[in-house]
Amino acid sequence: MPELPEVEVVRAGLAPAVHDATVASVTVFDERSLRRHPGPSEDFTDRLIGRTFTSAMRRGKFLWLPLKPPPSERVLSEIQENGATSATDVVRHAATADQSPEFPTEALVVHLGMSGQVLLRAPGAPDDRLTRIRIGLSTPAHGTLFMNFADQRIFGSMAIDELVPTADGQPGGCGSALPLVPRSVAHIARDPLDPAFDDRRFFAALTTRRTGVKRALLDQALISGIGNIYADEALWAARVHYDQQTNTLSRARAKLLLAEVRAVLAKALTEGGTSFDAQYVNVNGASGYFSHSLSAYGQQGKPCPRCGRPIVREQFMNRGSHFCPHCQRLRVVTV
DNA sequence: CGTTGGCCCTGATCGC
DNA sequence: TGCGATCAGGGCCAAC
Repeated sequence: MPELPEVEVVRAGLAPAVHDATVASVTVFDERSLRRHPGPSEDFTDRLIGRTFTSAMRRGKFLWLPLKPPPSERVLSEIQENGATSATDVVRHAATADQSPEFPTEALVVHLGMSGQVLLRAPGAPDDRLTRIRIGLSTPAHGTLFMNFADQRIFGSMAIDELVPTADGQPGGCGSALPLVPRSVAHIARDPLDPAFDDRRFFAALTTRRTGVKRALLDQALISGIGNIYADEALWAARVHYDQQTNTLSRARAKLLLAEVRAVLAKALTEGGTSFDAQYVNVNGASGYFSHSLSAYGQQGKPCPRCGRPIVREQFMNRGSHFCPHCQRLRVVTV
């Protein structure tokens, strides 16, 4: 259930380790984790070996590591003349010989899905359970590291994808000023913590749409980064029923809801992300969650922290919706 | 075209 | 002790 705060914790933990790190090895244990990769696992491996990451970026729940352009033909022939003993050698050589300031053109795209984890491990560390892909890194800051992608339910994935310019010219996401985004992430809206998030456009969409507000909050093409947990939390904080039609929300209520979305995400972010049943583990492998401070999600039967009446759980959109029937009433409005 | 329902996927947990 | 049933839900796509 990693949502924006959890993915951001992973991104922030990954960033210093992957900066200028070169891929020395790739092991794919389960090809299903490459479902979103356009090609066989050999293609994934071949395109990654010897490449160097520049940074770690995130938009909503999507994470990506831009790749420096591969060495030019000229550099490759130089290497052939001088000899190289490893892929790391090749890229080291390329970095010094090929001073091209080119933008990255592709990236390793990571989505954690329901249960994905990215774990950084030193050589010789015990295997992480359910590791589907292991990427060996040669890093300037930490020497050799392994980046393990573990995923129980295999809803998550890794893929290499082309980077395309952002529509608004703003940075593609959090973590770098690079105004690029993977093609497969381009349709994902900016998240509400992104400085380039367009509030007015969001409000306008709410008045246009004919759907329930929780469905809208979970629509990553409208606003990204929110999952089932923080949707329930933000709706509880704003006292809005999950199935309230978006076009019946007053502008003031919509503004309050967006503010509560931001507050809930920011709070979780400062506490290191929320995690349940050890499904979510941060980049170092430590579980970081603060489920005790959840007001609605998973609190069915417990008293509403605001009014004391029991929180109720209902099925909605094939997931659980937790809310206070007293504080969050469905308002039927004639428009 | 906007909206909606269904499907993917497996380990942990629970009850008998 | 063993085993089957149940549960978790993000993202995508077909269908309406």
